[in-house]
Amino acid sequence: MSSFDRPGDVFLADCPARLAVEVIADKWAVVTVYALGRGPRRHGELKALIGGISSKMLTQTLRRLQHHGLIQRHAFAEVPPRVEYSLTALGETLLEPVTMLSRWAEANADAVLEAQDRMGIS
Amino acid sequence: MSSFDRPGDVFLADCPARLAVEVIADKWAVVTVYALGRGPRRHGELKALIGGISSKMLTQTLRRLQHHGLIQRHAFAEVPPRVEYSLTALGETLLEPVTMLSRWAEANADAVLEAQDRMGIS
DNA sequence: CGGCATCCTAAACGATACTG
DNA sequence: CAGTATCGTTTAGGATGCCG
Repeated sequence: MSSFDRPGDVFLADCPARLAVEVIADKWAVVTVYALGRGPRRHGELKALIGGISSKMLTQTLRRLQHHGLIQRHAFAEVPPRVEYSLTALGETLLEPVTMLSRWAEANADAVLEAQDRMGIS
Repeated sequence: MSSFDRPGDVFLADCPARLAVEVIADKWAVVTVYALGRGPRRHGELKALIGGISSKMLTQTLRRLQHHGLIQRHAFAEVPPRVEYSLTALGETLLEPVTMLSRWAEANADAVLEAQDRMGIS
């Protein structure tokens, strides 16, 4: 089914792709996947790395990503406890488009900012 | 500044790219940009095309995208009134990563669904 | 037809405190 | 350290109705 360049609908209407959109249309989910792109990270590391996210949101995001099969949780039976998160094979595939997005963001952040104060602020 | 492959931070912390993330980390914004990818569309057309979105949300999303410089609004002085929306040059550049995302979604939607009922539902 | 205004409900999110 | 639980505030978002 490669109908994604015809006037039909992909990611529009109720196709299964729409569900996957819900995965990535989440600020923290995207950054988290991106942050895990360079290897396994612990809860605290992610929190520091991402910046601005609360423990609660991070855990919630991690659970959701795990639930979607994008990341793995690995808890070590140690004292003090250590828990590491890493991308699954599926999660790795998401890394590509997300990286493209980050490149876009990097390249066009100033253009967006410029557009913003050309319009809105008044 | 192409530091996006070093352990530093892109899209992490408070870099300008983070702002651009806010643009795309919006369910309706992404689909709307995608829907406008094939050419100018009217409010009603978009509403029907996207499916599941309310008039209010659509207008709100369009305003936000316009405010970010991604789309243009063109109102014709006719009766009954006609308003068309189209991507700006900046908006067109976003189309690429968004299309990649849609391809990913298409390709991996079932994998996500599978992961979901392998875990969560119990 | 496009879209703003209003109301109202549900969900997101942050802060804090507490457990293994 | 990792995580849960609870609370309170903010925001998202649907429904309806009115105006250009």
